Amino acid sequence: MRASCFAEVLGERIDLTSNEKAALARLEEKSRDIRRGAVLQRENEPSGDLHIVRRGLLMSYVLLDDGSRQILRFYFPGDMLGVPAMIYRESPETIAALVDSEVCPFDRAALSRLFEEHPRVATMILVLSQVERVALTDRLAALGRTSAKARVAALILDMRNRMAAQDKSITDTFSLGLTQEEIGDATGLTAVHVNRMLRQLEEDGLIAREGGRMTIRDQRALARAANYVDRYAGLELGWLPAAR
Amino acid sequence: MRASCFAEVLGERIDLTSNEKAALARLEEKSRDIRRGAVLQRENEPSGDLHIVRRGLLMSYVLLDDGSRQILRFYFPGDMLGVPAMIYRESPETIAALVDSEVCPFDRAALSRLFEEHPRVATMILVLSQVERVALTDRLAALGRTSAKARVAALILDMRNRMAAQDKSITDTFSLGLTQEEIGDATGLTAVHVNRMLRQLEEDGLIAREGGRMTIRDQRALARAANYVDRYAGLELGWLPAAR
DNA sequence: CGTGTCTTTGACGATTGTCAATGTACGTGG
DNA sequence: CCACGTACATTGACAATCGTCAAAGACACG
Repeated sequence: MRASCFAEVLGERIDLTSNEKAALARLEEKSRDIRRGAVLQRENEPSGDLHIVRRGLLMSYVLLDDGSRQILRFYFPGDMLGVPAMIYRESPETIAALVDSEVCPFDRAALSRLFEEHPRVATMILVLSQVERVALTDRLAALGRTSAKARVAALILDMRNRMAAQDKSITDTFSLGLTQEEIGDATGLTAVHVNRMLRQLEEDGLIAREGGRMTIRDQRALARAANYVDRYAGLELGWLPAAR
Repeated sequence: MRASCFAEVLGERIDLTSNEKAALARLEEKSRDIRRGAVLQRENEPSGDLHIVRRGLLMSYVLLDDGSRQILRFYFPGDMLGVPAMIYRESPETIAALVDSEVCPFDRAALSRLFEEHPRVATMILVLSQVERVALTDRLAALGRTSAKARVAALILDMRNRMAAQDKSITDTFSLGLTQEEIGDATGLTAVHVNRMLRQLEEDGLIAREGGRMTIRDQRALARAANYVDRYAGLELGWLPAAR
């Protein structure tokens, strides 16, 4: 088992000192298994711990008055969960596991100490929160201004790329791991229309599907259809404070 | 002129020490006027300075391949601009002034120093970035799952509340300061449909309009129509690190 | 083998977009 | 002061996208 998933994510961007690594490892001392479908944190209930994903796939979502659901974000190993909830008395969103997962809980005080003792790590946490912000604004633009087909294409590409970033064995053929209803709740569509869009993407030769697995047949065209931009490239971190 | 607009925003949440106040004032030593319609930072161009808004109203947006625009966020006095651009070599979004405005530029190194020397302020910057994140996810849910009328209602309420937070003299009658095309670009609608929705809200008795000014006639019903949640309430900041 | 979840498909309807025309306010230059 | 141009708001007719409803098929699991 790795010492710290979060440290691995940071370690891809900066060279961590052993002090920093030790501090990050303390965030992941405890760990907790969470079953597919289980809820880690529920909207409008008191905010609990923060978490780092060690294994699996989770999502955050909100429920609207009419019962419809909007999925806000998917979480992969190394991602930090519950940061928005940390600042509120009650959580603004629900976090649930899409597959059997493992998370490491820690409390706000631990994060607070990290900010005091390791300013470079603190800055990196702000940087990662901004990467997530840009991903959210990309999706905002997709929901506001692109077609259903483009939104589904963008979701497929984004999921593939985030899986591949975390598991090098992922290729153009992979298992999306989402139902069509979940794809719809993430893209602002109905499950029925998602089905139609998947079929169209298949007819256009951009993807292929069989038995729950999906193949990207024409990545270039899919990215064009999706207005896709890779937001994990092009980072500029030369200005970070010195390590401690 | 106030010493620091940003310090005022933070000061509403925590009691700042004089050291902290001095550090924040240094971010706003310089200042720059920017005219209505002028662009402060352009998408895909090298990222420049960060800014704090001292006066006026700005917005960030992205342009899509087909020429359509998605407005991501409006910025009021005391807001920090360009944080997403800071982490990239090239800016992911355009920032432009909606009215004649004044901003205070500072560079990434200044933010970096702030993180090293004032961990509590650093933590508050993360907190504010999370408030913004929650505002963005609220809008994501609005675009994905609510009707055109609800989105327009939500925009009206949000703008009013953010104006009132910054200028206590704002009442139920105020000037929105946006064209219907801008409202559409923020809500993912066309200008024509925004017009229809405004007329419907007026016919429903929720708002009144005359000569560019707008009156909220039934705030309760408007909030219900909009699924509105005030995200500046309910903050829980007892866990912040100690001040320096 | 039965049950539940998920996928697929068709028919129809509602919401929202597109196009085009007109109206209104405002500023600019003659 | 008036004519003109420009930006913005308003309205109607029509079209396209996407949602709703309903039914049937595929698949896994006990």
